[in-house]
Amino acid sequence: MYTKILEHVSRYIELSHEEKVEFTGILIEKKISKKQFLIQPGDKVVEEFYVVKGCLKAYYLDEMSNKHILQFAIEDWWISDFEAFFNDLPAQLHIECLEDSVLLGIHKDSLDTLYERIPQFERFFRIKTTNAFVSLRSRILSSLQNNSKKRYIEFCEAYPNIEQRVANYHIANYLGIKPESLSRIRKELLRT
Amino acid sequence: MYTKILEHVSRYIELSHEEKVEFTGILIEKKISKKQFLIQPGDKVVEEFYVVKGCLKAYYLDEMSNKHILQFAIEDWWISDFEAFFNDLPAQLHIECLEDSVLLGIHKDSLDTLYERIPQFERFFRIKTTNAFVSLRSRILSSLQNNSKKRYIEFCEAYPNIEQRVANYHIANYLGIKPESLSRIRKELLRT
DNA sequence: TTCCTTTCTTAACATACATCAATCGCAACA
DNA sequence: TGTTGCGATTGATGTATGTTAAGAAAGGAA
Repeated sequence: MYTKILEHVSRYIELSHEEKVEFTGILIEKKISKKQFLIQPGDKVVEEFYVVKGCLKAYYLDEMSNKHILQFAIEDWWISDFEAFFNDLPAQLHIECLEDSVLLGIHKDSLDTLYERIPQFERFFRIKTTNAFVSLRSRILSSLQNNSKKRYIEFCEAYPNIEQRVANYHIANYLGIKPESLSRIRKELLRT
Repeated sequence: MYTKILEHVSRYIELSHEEKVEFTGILIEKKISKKQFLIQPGDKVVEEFYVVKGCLKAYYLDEMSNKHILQFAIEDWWISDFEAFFNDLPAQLHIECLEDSVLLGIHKDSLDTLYERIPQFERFFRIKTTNAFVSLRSRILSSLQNNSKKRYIEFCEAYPNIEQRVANYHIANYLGIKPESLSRIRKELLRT
């Protein structure tokens, strides 16, 4: 159960056996099935989640009920409503399971204690946040720089696995275009 | 010289007098005049900068020489090519002064030492990075959700000072539209 | 001030994407 | 087996933004 997350953490910091035990001790296993919600708007967000298995999407629903996908998460990714989590605000996002999933949650309070007891984890989460920051930045750059076709190609290259696993209208959503437009783009790409 | 940055840091962590002295000891003052570049593509990025005074823009130039502004920075903001800085990569961004500016730089090595000696700074920079992350996230959300007119209004509300200080074509750039389109939007807003 | 450069605005036309509506393909299942 | 429902596709049309080009306005330098 904990093998994957320990490998994941060990990619960034070195931990003794005791520290690993302490770390895994605070993790909360969560199984959640397809179409269920992990988080809904208004929820108090006290956990962030590591994906052991499965696939989820985080999206925002605007006043017109248009869905805007901010993030997909598959194995080895982290997901939460980070804004709500970090700033103690009520959730704004829906986080929904696209496949039956197994997650490991860390409670905000446990995390604060963890930082006190094993300061290396400050570093670990700083690095994770930095990486997330960088990938958001390249997403903005891509949206400023590329048309939809290029962004779709980029998406397929960056997330080849997700592309097989989620419906096209989810991808369209993530790219900020309509499913009809994505369909036309895909058609055009087939011809070439 | 150091008053502003110490106030800034103290908003997030508490420091003793000695720690403040140690911190300010590693800061490198940098004066740079309008139209000068702080960073250019290919540069080794070993510093991040706190803006004491002035105004800068960070942008990416694509193959077609189109400029894409990722960030403005005015007083009390941090700026660098963070991707390059954090991951030891050559710079991809241009960072250019829009007004004569005074900056305080922190060298990457000094920062690592600082983390060892005053672990609170791990926390400080984690929080800063988190905030930056959240603001990028809302920028993506805004680009998925809003048309250009709404995003321009949002921009004006979020950065009323910057709006007075930088040229419209910079703002158009940041919003991902052409100056002509921004001009149309501004005209339309005047009528209402 | 006057000149010159930069920035902003306007207009005509082109293009990408959205919208709306119909249809198709396919899997779930009674 | 046929029916149902969801997602994908297609076509016709509308709208926002891009493109190109010209001129107006603003700001700086001599």
